[in-house]
Amino acid sequence: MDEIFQIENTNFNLKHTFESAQPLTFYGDYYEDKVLLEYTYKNSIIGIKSTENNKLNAYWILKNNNEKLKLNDEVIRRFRLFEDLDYIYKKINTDSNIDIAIKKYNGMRLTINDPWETTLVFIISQFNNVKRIRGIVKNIINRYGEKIDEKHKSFPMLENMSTATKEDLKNCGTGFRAEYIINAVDYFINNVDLNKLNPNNYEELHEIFTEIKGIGDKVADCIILMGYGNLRAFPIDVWVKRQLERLYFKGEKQKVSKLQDFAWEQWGDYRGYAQQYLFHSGRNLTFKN
DNA sequence: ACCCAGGCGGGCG
DNA sequence: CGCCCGCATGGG
Repeated sequence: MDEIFQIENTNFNLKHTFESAQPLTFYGDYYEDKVLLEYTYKNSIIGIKSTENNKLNAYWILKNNNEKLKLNDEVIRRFRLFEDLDYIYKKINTDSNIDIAIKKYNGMRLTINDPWETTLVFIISQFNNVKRIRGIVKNIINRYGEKIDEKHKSFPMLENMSTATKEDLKNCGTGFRAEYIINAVDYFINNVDLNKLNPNNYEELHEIFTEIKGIGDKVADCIILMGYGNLRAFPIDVWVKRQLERLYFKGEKQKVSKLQDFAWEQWGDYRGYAQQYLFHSGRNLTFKN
């Protein structure tokens, strides 16, 4: 708690970011109309909350002394505060539909998360819903994570999960995805070092991830976007698909491949950011949370 | 009861 | 290639 990072002069809306269901391992508590965000980084815990004058403060809830990590470096990277969101908006604000979403969810940030954490979470996400995904992830953290304090466990890294069995994972609620998880753990322990991949090479990343059984185009794109921060990934899930069809194709069904081409033409190299605004606004047409 | 969820692999034509 | 089906599970 001694070190505090004041986030100023930055377009950053904590509530929209948390509710956009993109950092699926974050915890959020509401007070008044604000959100107190809490997340683990390895064996440390970081909190972010609004101050009276509507600024944001980030601080250590618990800092593991073995980590040389600087708080501001972590927060700046995690929420992409190194780039000007208004510049991104200029790049993707190509029509009135996306303009509405940008204005409504102004300050919603994409996050950059640990590659393995992102991989595991989005393997679980397939044929599933946000609420259940969060529950299953929580079970896996409880089962395989390392204890940080009385309330918190770290997100289990590959080594923590090297002996996971199908039965164990099913008990966490993973269902048929259990064998995909086991397969991915094995693959990334023995074949590919997730932390040595080039974040800027979209094609190479997509090829590597889709080679793995249990990871297809959509999950690979989520990993590339939210695990490596590559904005050229445009994950198309049911919400984004519906939203694109509704807003740009008169509600007529389109093939995913055509929607990918459309996104590339419409939003270019920043399409990943546009995707998050479409996803969040699409979901909120139906329900909150 | 029925439908759906941040999809994917496999089988078939 | 494209298309279609089954898949575990819990909430609305």
